[in-house]
Amino acid sequence: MFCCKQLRLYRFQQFSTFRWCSQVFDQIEKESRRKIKISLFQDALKQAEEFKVKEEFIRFTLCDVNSQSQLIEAAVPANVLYSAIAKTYNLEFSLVERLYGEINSMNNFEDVFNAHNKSTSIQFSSLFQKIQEIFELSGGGCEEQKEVLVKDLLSLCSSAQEVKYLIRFLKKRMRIGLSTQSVSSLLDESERKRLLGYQSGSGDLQIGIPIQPQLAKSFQKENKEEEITMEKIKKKFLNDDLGGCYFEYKYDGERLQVHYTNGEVKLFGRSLEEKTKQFKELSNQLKDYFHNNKFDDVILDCEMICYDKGEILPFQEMQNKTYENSVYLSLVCFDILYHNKQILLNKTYSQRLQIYNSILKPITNQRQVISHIISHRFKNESEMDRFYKQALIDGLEGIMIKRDAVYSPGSRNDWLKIKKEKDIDLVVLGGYYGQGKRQQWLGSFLLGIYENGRLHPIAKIGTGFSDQKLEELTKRYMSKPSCSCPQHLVGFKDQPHVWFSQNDVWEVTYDTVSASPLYPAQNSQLNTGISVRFPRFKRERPDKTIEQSGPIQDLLEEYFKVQRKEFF
DNA sequence: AATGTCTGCCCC
DNA sequence: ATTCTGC
DNA sequence: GCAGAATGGGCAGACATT
Repeated sequence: MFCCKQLRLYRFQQFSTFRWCSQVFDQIEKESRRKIKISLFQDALKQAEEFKVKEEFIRFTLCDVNSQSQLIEAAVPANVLYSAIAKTYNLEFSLVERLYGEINSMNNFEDVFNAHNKSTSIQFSSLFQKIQEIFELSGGGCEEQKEVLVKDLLSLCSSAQEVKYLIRFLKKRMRIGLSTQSVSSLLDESERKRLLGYQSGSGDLQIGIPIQPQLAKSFQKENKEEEITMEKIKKKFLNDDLGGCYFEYKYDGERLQVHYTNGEVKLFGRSLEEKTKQFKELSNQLKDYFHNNKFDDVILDCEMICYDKGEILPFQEMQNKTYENSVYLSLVCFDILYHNKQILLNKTYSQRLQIYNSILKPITNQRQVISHIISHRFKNESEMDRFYKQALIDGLEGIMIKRDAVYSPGSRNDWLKIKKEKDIDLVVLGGYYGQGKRQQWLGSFLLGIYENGRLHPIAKIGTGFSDQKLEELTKRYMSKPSCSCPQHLVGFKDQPHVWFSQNDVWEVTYDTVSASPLYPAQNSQLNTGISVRFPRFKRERPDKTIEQSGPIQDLLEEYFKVQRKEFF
């Protein structure tokens, strides 16, 4: 008996410390096989449960404190974190900043840390409690207080490894190759609701708790000249089985999941955040609508758009109007997950379509609080092709093609989105150090465009590179002498870490042109700068000179066309 | 009170 | 949002 | 195909600074 008690006590000390937690993370991070990662986490979860820190352990893994009061800024601001690190270990702020608080990349951090070595590690539960205290701070002067508390936390760490994972937590990037999907798969439905805030959709359904929205994958062109043809779509996505598919317009708004029961409405965003209060006016209008139309209970999947005088506003303008005046906000419903006490997730799309069509009016160019999207059953390829071209003429983002399948929360497999992509040649001006797996490379670049004899910043770019390409580009530009900031860009707000002395031309793909408060490229016709939405690297263009970039007139013209509602 | 800077399971 | 990567 | 982890523009809101 006595032995048993001793053993339990011993295990308690071993398992509930922060040292235990950081060792688990280290093990999971080093393991590349996802199955093994998950089983390692599962074992740790059992231990955490035994020592009553399961919830804290999960929240720590997902970098989520869930401090009930939704009002607070969740993260410790980067500069507060860096300052706390610098002061605790007597390092230069600029060094910490330069390495983005990644102690992995600090030379000899072990040596630096040795002075702080401790034999005993803090209990995981008390560490988590201290973290919560930090996250509950808000209001004037809270950043100073946060810094003090972060310094305390750092000094409580007993090993460099603990420091590493504490910093990652505070930066909200644990990056051990295991995140919400894997954690979710190990939880039961009630834990999922409580800890992750959503339900899986399997089994019972509770109205008022969001379901992961189904997503779409995008059709990607293989080269610039390639035309998007329905033939190719068939080959890539639908696998010769177009017959049962539906296609519809893709509206460029904001995803909203609507829940209605017992006379109350709740709204959820794409990331499952509750939006009811944010769109209060709309919520009230919906409540009246459902009440007046004798709805009992329902869950709808919608796109929120914004009308002005019978016209749908572009995305950027919708964002501007969203908070100050929701009078024009409107929902386009494109799916139904629950109706009249019936779960509809396992019905096929054609069945769900029939239901939402029967209870809502179709979308028109007059504003209605909520209306249903017009969905077309596939007849032939040329009809779908015409529909896609018409979508662009009508100023929409593109089209969606949907298999006649059940609703699969989180899946991207059954819906395909087709949008118009554009390409432009831009000039690389400088680079920014990367983070995480890119910490030894440049992780993104500043791009410019030639205008009036000078290069003006117009966008940053950080995706579209293979690892190999990024390494090659980093070596190339870092091995050349960097230059100082060009005279005319001294006031630019987002200075690159390295200005390049050699400016090459890159081909960049983007979706649309946007008005920009940050990027100065413009001309006299416009009192704002412009940039591009969704920029991605396509290839280098060594055959082009900087004068051949752009031209910016093309982008401006595209912007003005959208303003004038002239599409193609 | 006005302006500047930074952040977000933000929205896309 | 887009894209790449290892499994 | 999935899940994870890099990265984009730009908005409102929260804080700090002046």
